Amino acid sequence: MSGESLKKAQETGAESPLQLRDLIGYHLKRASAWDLHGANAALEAAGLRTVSMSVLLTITENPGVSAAEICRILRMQRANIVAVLAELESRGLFLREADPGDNRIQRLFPTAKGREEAQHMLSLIGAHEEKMLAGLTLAERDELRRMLAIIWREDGEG
Amino acid sequence: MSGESLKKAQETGAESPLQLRDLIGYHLKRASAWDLHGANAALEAAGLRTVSMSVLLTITENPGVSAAEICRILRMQRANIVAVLAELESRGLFLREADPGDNRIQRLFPTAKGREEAQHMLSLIGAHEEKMLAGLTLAERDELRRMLAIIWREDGEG
DNA sequence: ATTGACTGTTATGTTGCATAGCATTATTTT
DNA sequence: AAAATAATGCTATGCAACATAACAGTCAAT
Repeated sequence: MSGESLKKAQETGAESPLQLRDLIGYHLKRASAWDLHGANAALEAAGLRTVSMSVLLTITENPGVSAAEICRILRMQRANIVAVLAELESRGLFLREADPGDNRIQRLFPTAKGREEAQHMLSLIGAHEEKMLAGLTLAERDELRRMLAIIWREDGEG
Repeated sequence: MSGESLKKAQETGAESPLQLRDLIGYHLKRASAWDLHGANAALEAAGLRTVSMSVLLTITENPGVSAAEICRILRMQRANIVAVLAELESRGLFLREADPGDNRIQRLFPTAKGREEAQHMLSLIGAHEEKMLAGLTLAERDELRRMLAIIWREDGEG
């Protein structure tokens, strides 16, 4: 099996996999691209993309976060969140409030409409994921989520 | 556990996960982005990117493939492989040969240098993946690879 | 009080990914 | 055989994701 061959390769010092298909990164990219296609298609009904959904969810799950904090949480650039927030704000999905103690910071709070929209998007995405993960048991999905989290949280804080 | 809560949610018909962190797609994207960072950094020594490596490996693993076939294998657009092939060709990593029976098709064959470079890149990527996957056992890595393949091969042929 | 750091923001560039169209060659249908 | 259909390699082009540099305003630290 591929596991045995890889193990043997590593033990002998020839640690490089033999084929493209042996690379986890290859499958990660293919699976992620496939997911993003489906996710953005599912969200098309809501008129938003995955990035906007992630930002909105970060606000609803952390009322009062600042834009900079969202960027740290989602690992995105401060410059790139501006347009996303402008879009969400124009739809009335969150409100900006001045921080009482720090005039640089805008605290972001979800509106009722924002919470509704977040729930709506989650249900759309949930349906998409259900289709995408049909070949995996619920236990396997948990395992997969757990392993993926291990991978990217090894980036020096996640 | 999160698996139980998800299972219960599905059984009750409230199939949408509650949090961003529950979405497999979220972790897929984060893990893939993290991998691509590291992979491209590792390949910087070779002066190529992951996309070029995938194309080169497809050639070395399938001598005589055409560009269109590579595009189908790697799920990329014919228009976008042109620059990649031009780069690989300028480095003498493969040769184009006219197809005996079809003048539209160019058959691509790796050169000796191309095979060396492919092996070199595989060892660089292997080292990168070893670091990235340090938190997973070899059995878990096989499991992960298997599950990811299930996900993206469900796209209507892989 | 000055230095340094952080926030939100604009401007800009790069890369990946997707579409449309084209000339050439093959295949299929009539 | 002729005509319609399709595939190949390719150019041009656009959009979206992602990254850098710089800015003014505000705060913190020395």
